[in-house]
Order: sequence, then C-alpha cells, then structure tokens
Amino acid sequence: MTDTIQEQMIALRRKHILEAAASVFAEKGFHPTTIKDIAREAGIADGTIYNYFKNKTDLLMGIMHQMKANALQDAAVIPMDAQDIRGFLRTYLRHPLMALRGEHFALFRVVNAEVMVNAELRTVYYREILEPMIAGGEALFEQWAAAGLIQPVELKLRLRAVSAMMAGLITQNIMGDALLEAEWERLPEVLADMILDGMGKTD
Amino acid sequence: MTDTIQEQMIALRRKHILEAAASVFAEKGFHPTTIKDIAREAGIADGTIYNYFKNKTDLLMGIMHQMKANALQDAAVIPMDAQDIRGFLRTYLRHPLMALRGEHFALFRVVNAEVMVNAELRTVYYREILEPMIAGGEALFEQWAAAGLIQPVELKLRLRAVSAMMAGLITQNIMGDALLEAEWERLPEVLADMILDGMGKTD
Amino acid sequence: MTDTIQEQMIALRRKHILEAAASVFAEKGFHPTTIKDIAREAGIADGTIYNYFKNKTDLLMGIMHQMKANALQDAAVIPMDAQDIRGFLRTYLRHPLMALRGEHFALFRVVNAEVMVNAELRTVYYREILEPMIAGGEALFEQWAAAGLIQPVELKLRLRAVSAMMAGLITQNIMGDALLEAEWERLPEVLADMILDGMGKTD
Amino acid sequence: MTDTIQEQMIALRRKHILEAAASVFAEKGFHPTTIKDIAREAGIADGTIYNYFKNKTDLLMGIMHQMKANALQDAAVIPMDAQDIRGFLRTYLRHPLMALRGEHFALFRVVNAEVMVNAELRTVYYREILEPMIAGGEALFEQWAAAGLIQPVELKLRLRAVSAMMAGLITQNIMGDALLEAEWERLPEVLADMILDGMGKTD
DNA sequence: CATGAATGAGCCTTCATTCAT
DNA sequence: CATGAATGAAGGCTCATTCAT
Repeated sequence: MTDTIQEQMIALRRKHILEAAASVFAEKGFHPTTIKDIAREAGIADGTIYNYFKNKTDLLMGIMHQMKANALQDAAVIPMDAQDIRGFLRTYLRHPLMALRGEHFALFRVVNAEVMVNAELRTVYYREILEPMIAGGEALFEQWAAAGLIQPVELKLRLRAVSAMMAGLITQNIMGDALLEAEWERLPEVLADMILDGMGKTD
Repeated sequence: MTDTIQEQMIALRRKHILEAAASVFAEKGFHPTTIKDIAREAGIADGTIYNYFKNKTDLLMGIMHQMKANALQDAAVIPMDAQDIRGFLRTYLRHPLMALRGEHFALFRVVNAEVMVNAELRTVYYREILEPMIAGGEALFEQWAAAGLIQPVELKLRLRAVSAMMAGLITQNIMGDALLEAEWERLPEVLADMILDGMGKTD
Repeated sequence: MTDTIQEQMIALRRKHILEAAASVFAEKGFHPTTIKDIAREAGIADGTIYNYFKNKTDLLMGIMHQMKANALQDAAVIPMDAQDIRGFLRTYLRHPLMALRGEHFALFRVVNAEVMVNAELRTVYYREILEPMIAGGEALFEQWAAAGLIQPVELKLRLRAVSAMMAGLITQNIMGDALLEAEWERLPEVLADMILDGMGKTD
Repeated sequence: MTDTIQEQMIALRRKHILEAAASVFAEKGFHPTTIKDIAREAGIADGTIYNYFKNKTDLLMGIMHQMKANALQDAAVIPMDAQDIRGFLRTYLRHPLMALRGEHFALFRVVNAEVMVNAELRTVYYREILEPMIAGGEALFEQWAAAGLIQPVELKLRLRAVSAMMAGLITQNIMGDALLEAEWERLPEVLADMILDGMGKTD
C-alpha cells in the first residue's frame, strides 16, 4: 500500500517534470534547452531531475510515452459507429490536423527533429507511436473494406500513404506554407474527397 | 578572365567543403559533428572553412542550396511530353522516392531535423526548396487539368497533399517502417493508382 | 541564519577567486591571462568561476570593487586631527604612493590599462573609485580652507590637479623613471612643499 | 639615388600604414583591431603590412615613434623668448592639454593602455617619449632657475611632478570627470597660479 | 530523496602570421 | 614587393552530469 502511494508520488513527479520539459522544449527546442531551464520551470533543483530520468534524452523518451498515451486516448474518442464513410473519413483526418495546434505543434516539431537524428529515439518513436498508430489504421481500413466501403486493394500501403500525407501536411504547414495555413480547416473534406474519389477523370 | 578563374576556384573549394560537410553530417548528424570533423574530412584546416562559410549553420544553408540545384536538375530530366497520365505520374512519384537513397537519405534526415528547429533555416528551406517545388507541381497539375487528364478541382491543395504524402513516406521509411522499406519499389504504381482512382467503391 | 551562512560562503568564495584573479592578472596582465590560469591559481575548476562571475571582465569589475573597499578602509586610517597642514599633507600624499607597492603596483597597471580601453569598465571605475576619492579630497580641501590653512581658491580644480599628480607619478614610476624610483620615499615632503609654497620666487 | 627614392617610397608606405593603424586603433582599441581592419583602412593586403612591420605590436612602436616626432615638432613651436614666467608657463601647460583632442585623445588612451601592460613597449615609450620630454622640461626649469624666475629647489622632482600632473589630468578627463571636461580651457592658468604660488597661506 | 555547487570536457570561432603565386 | 588564402593554436564559455550534504 505504502509502496503504491510511493509509486503514485513518483509517477506524479515524473509527470510534473515531463510537463515542464515539454513546455520548455516546445518553446526553445531540445538542444537550446538546459536542464536548469527545465528545473526552473518545474520548480525543483537540477539534480532532482536525475532521480527520475537517466539523462536529457530520457526526458524526450518520457514525452514520447506521454504522447502515445494521449494519442490512444484521443483515438478512442472517435465515434466508430459512423455509417457514411465520407463523413467518418473526414472526422478521422480532422483529428491529427487539429490535435497539433499551439504548443503541441511546437512540441511535434522538436520531437520530430530529434527523432530524425537520434537512432535510439527513433526506435522508440516507431515502436511506441508510429507502429501502434499504423496498426490501428490498418484495422480500420480492413473493417471498411470488409464492409464494402472501400476497395480491398493494397490496404497496408494505402494506409501508410494516407498517414504519411497527414504527417507531411503538418510538416509542410510548419515550414511556412501560407495556403495550407489558410485552408487548414477545409483540409479534411478536401482530402476525404480526394482519397475516396481520386483525381482522375471519372468517365 | 582572371576573375572568373578566381571565382571558379572559390566555387570549387566551397563545393569541396560542402561535400565534406554533407558527408559528415549524414554520418553523425548536425550537432554531433564538429568543425574539426569537417575540416579533417575535407583535408583542410579548421579556419579555412570560415573563409568560405560564415558559421556552422551556414554550411547547412549551403547544403540546402546544393540540394535545390540538384532538385532543379532532376526535375528537368522528367520527360514532359507523356500522354498517358498514369505512366507519367508514376515516373513523377518515383523520382523523389529514388533520389533519396543511401547518403542522401541520411542527409535528408539531418537537414530536415535542423530545419524543423531553426527558424532561419526553415525560412530559407521553404523559399529555396519547398516553394519552387510546389510551384512546379502546381504548374504541372494545371497543365494536366487543362489537358483534361485530371479533375480541375482543388488543384493547389491536392498538389500539396500529394507532395506531403511523398515527404511523409520518406520520413516514415526513415523511422523504420519495414513494410515501406520492402515495398518501396512498388510504391510509385500503388500511389499513382490510388491518387488517380481513389480508394472508394467506383460503382 | 542559514541564509547568512550561505551568503558568507559565497562571499568568501568570490573573494578567493578574486584574489587568485588579481594575482594572475598582476603577473601576466589581463588579456594574456586565461580563465584556466585563474582557476588553477584558485585551485578550482574553470566552470566554477562562472558560477560567481559573469565573464572575464566581470572579474576585473570585482577587483575594482575590492580596490574601492580597500581604499575606503585606508582613507579612514588617516588621522584627521592634524593641526599642522604640512605634516598632514605629507601623510595624505604618502598614502597612495606607498599603497601601490609590489603586486598592488602591477594590479594598478593592469586595471588602469583595461579601464582605458573598456568603456563599461571605465564608467564603473569612475563611479566606484575615482569619484568617491575626489569627493573625499574635496571635502578635505574645504575643511582646510575653512580652517584658514590653505587659500580658498579653485579648490575643486586644485584638488583634481593634486590627485592627478599622484596618479601620474605612479604611472611615470611604472614607466621606468629611475629618479622617481630612487627618490620615492622623499616624494611626500617634496610635493607637500611644492604644493603649499609654489615654485615661484617668494619675495 | 635610386636607393634614396626607394627608401623614401618605403618611408611613405610605412607612414601610410601607420596612419591607417593609428586611425583604427583610435577607433576600436588595440586588441579589438585586426590586421585585416588596418589593411582595409590602408587599402592594401594583409600580408603587405608584414613587409613593413614585424608584427602587430611593432605597429604601435611605429605609432609611438611618430608621436615622438610630432611632440618634438610641437615643442619647437613654443616661443622660448617669453619674459614673464607666468605667461610662459600657461602656454607650456596649455600645449599638452590641447594637443590631445579628438582622435589624438583616443589614440593616447590606446597607446597608454598597451604600454601599461607590455614591458617591451613600455621601455620604448619611456626612452622615446617620456625621457626626452622630461629632459626638455628639466632644461627649461634649469633655465628658469638660472634666470631667477623660480626657486632652484628639487627641480628634477618638481618637473616630474608637473608633467605627471598633466598626464594625470588628461587621464582623469578620459575617465569621465565632468568638471575637468567643463573647465578644461581654464586649466592652464589655474595650474600656473597653483604651481607658481602654491596653495598655502602667503602671510 | 532533494539540493545545487562543482566539475571539466569540449566546441565554435577568431586572427596573427606565413608563404606560394 | 604585393597578394590574400591557408593555417592552427588558443580561449572563453556552456552545460549535462555528479555527489557531498
């Protein structure tokens, strides 16, 4: 019992530090952020952080775990009982586009950047976030295909193409594409139509 | 005349340093790479680098310019007189997927990572690389639409969706997606079909 | 209470570092001295210095503050109840001439040199050391004038002339004037006579 | 003949470089000034400077020589046939105070600073500038004493006191003494009176 | 467990000087 | 003699990490 409380305390403290770290990382980026910055934001001493995290990179790991938890939570929110595929797809696409606003956006940038460059982080990122997300998407696509809502063709690759598109659009927005920024709200429907109907002539 | 030779010498030396930098960056990443590493790779003294580049970040700038030059050169290679849209689209898509192999891949990772995190770099990246690339794509889409090969609908956003998809797939591959890696060769045709025909039921 | 002890510890450490810095500066000069030199002299690590001082220049600032403290302490030592003006003036003049011996001399040189060249330092030097010293001298001159011991004429400028003379003599000694070096001990009385009686014919 | 022209050319070039150096030193200080700065100011290549001067310090040496030449030239200008000692002394004192205005002032600061800190420079400075100046002053004092214009007492030390006073006043002005700055014009007469008559009561 | 002072490795950058052309 | 690119030593400073209290 005591042990459990202890563990809860630890988990809380970890979360507290992680939130501080996420906040400062989002603001300044990973490398420019110092342990002292994080400690100050969290209102604790530098050394204390090392009682909960192995090193600075481990903080990013922790943040990624947190992101995974959030993502799962979010995914569960989507109403799965949609009948019309177009409407559902829009909702499905709207989700990641809207999730990454404000500080989340900045954090996405920072995490992505470091993941690109750090192999260890990359492995964890793939295993913890990307893979589950893709697995979920695949399951969905298979359901839809089974229900006759989409063609049962190259589902795995097409799912990857769609999710890559979403990630790419977010990145491109970050890069400063004014049109994307302006039309962000309309994207879900535009993308849903394109994905379902294709761009080619229909005749 | 002498002036031109001088300038050529300088351009050559710059290129030499840039290649060394690109090579080391690709191998170790941007931050872990020291100026000394690059100098050693280039076979020159540390200080010499600073006769050609303002600072370490400026090297990345230079690499991005180089990438732009290469991209333009590559783009020019695509045969523009294709009649069958499907075949052309495959070629068009195959290009970026194949360009980024080996060291290019690694470099893409490093540049992307730093661009994500450095606002100054981001601006240049967008202006020098992304924007021209998008402009070129838009022109292409408009030609196709004018030729009745694709629907004249939301061309700008759809072009962005397609290019984002490509960038996203490359990133996802980098992250370690085994399926993408395995099916990389088949991607162009899978994507072309999906883009042209859509995933929805056709009836 | 704890707080005070902490502060005392910090003050002590600062003083320790300052003494090390002063010693090395005096020996090698400001620019030729490296942080590592000072750290070695103080028996601490390089980085520790930066826990107490903003940068290298800040060390010189600290030294100047110390000098000010010492100067004030010294000034208080002069017996103010002298009746005979000549004797008092000698004591008053002897003071700065004797204070700057040995390492103090060298430090004076170094501080002066850097103050000459660094505007920020110059401001602090003037405010912290020169101005108070001049203010003290002015007060003294006014007392003497009020007591009828000296003429109440151009006191402010004359005080500046006298203090400038002292500073100049020290500098000239530093420059290598053999006569000054040889007669240094006799200077106070020679100067006192000259200041009080003038060089002109009296008749 | 050719040799002489050669030498004149060399002397001219040296002077040209020296003027450029003095100008930049005066503006930026000795250490912050780079050889490239001086070369740019002189409109020549970096390396060329080393054909005329051994190193950066040697440029300061050259400047000091130049200053000596100027000082001698200036000293010769003073009308030596003055009968009234007070008027002459005023002129004599006014000279250094007025000579160091504008860029001269700044250069004085820079040279002084470096001389303070560099033993080699100090030796030269003393031998080339200070010693001759003092010798000239001593000769003058002896003339005046012989003519019965001043007391024949401690002439050598008193001369040093007077010249130290002048140097000290200039320094103190540099440090930012507002009163000195404001009353600079009146200094010569105030000092002359003080030097001749003393500050003590005359009764 | 919390603290935060101490550590010291390490890096970017500058710049006086050299020397091949 | 002029040039200016190449050199490379050197130093101030940062900051992740440790550990005694």
